[in-house]
Amino acid sequence: MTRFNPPAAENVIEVIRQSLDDLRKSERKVAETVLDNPQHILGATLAETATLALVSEPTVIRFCAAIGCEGFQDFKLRLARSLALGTLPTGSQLESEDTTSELIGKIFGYTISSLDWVRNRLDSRQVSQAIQILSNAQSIEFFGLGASGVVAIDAQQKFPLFGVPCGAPTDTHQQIMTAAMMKPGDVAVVISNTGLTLAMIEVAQTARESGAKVIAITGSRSPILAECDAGIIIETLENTNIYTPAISRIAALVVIDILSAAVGLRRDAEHGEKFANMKRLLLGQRRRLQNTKKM
Amino acid sequence: MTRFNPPAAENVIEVIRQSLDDLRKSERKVAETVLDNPQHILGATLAETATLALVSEPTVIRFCAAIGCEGFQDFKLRLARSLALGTLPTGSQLESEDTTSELIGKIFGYTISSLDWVRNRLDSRQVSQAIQILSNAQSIEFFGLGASGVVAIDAQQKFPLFGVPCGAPTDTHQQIMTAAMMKPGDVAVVISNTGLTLAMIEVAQTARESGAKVIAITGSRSPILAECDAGIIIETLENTNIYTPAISRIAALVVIDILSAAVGLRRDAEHGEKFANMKRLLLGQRRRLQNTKKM
DNA sequence: GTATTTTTTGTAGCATTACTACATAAACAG
DNA sequence: CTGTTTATGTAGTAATGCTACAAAAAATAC
Repeated sequence: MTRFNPPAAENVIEVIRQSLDDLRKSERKVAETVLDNPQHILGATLAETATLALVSEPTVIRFCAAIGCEGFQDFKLRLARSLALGTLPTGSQLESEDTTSELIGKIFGYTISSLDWVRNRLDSRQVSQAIQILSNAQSIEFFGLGASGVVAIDAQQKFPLFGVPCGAPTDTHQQIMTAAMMKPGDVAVVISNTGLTLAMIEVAQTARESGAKVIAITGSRSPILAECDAGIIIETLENTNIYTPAISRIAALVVIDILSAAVGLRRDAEHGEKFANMKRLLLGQRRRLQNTKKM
Repeated sequence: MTRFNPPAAENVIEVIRQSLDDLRKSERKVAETVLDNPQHILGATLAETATLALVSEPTVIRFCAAIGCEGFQDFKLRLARSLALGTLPTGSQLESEDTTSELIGKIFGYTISSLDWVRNRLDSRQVSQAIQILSNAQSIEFFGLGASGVVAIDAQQKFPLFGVPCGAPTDTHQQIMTAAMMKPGDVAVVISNTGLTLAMIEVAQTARESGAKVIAITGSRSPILAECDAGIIIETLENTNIYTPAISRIAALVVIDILSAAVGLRRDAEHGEKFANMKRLLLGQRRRLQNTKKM
């Protein structure tokens, strides 16, 4: 049999969506039925699913095999796992009568689901490109305002650990000045969720004119990308509720974690000893503090 | 039948842990078998599970009913959902040979799992207490250094949206001065992951002596709690790998989201119109920007 | 355009599986 | 120690998921 390669990745729903074209006609009917209401399929049996998709039972089983599952049971288990993360719309609306426990559950749940959503939509090529540029940077400047400014400061605290001097000027004046003073070999990371903020677009342009490479971290395919050598788009689903926390800054922090970890791993060979050393120093200090406490 | 109330909450594993005492002897054997290796039970059948737990099949079914599941199948589905979040140890170790996609998957996965872990360990009473205090605050000051400083700045940007004037001094000098100038009715939120940092303990003491209420956000049952009126403990599991991103700051941000949302909801009645207004203004500004771009 | 092969889908039957009614064993109260 | 209640296991049943085989549809060759 010369069928396509079964994916068998973690998120079944994503897998189904991607392999939709490679499926046979009847199998696709099953796929569409599943995507239409995955929650309902979870409670359904093989026979019920077949009836719903207007196909025979073996077709459903073949569908399961085609998307890399062992059988219908295995498929349902994987589906349950996917749905555990991807059930954002249900009950994430905050109500003023909510108890604290409910609030905790909802906001954590919403954050977790949203991060999963972002993960599935993050373009690894864009990230690779950014890593490539950052790995060769002599120094890095992070730019952001408001919530994005917080992300910039966080990044500025992380990257020096991996041997790259960093800055994160906070006000627009400092930012433009810093951007203007950059040199070839430097890298500017411009963070703007909207990607529309004029001040940030100007910073990107200025840094580029100074000879620095520019990386954008933004929330959509926005104008700022035109001024950059690499762009990471963090797609988040916005909730209309005013109290719903902005997920974008948390997602951006995770992306910063990814970038810094990748750059760190790349520089490992050169700087490995330094890390280990620093780690040892940190540990030593903590132990000393603890001992002091115990006495 | 006068059995205890079936919980039927979202995370089965937590439910099992909690109802361990209410279970019959044989049922507890099943519970322990499941907790011992939940991953393995997922792939097992009812008969296999019974054999593993050294009980009969109906006992396993009764166990499922006792923890609020419809049957064994339903139980497995719920288990799959729980495990989707709680599988942190597997493969989260970063390797220098990892591709970018793998890196993205691992770090997002690790972050998501960790947030779930934190959620399950967060004490809602502590959070309620903090909300109570914050709701009555005339003004709020957030204190933190390093990564916790980033959280403080983030909080300082969120809370004013709900009608409370805020500050977040960044260096130790400013911090002590601000703390010393606080008055009764003010609230100081001291953020310190270790809870050992001397500068932060001093800030807490100073603020309290000035008559302000003090809330601590910290990573463990640490000394700083002694100086506070309320303490939120954010328990995170630390990974030894040096490149593993610090989850604590992200968890702290989510807690800030919860606090600000709760305070916002509480103040809703008074300030509701203001929010709606601000939201409208923001939207208007964005639209104008987009239109400008399109022309 | 027909015949032949290949691919796709459905039918019927089988082995397992989850579940239930009943019986036995254990724990408890008087 | 006896009667009652509770807990656990045995045996049987209905239904579920799966497989071997056959029919139908599509593709290819002539």
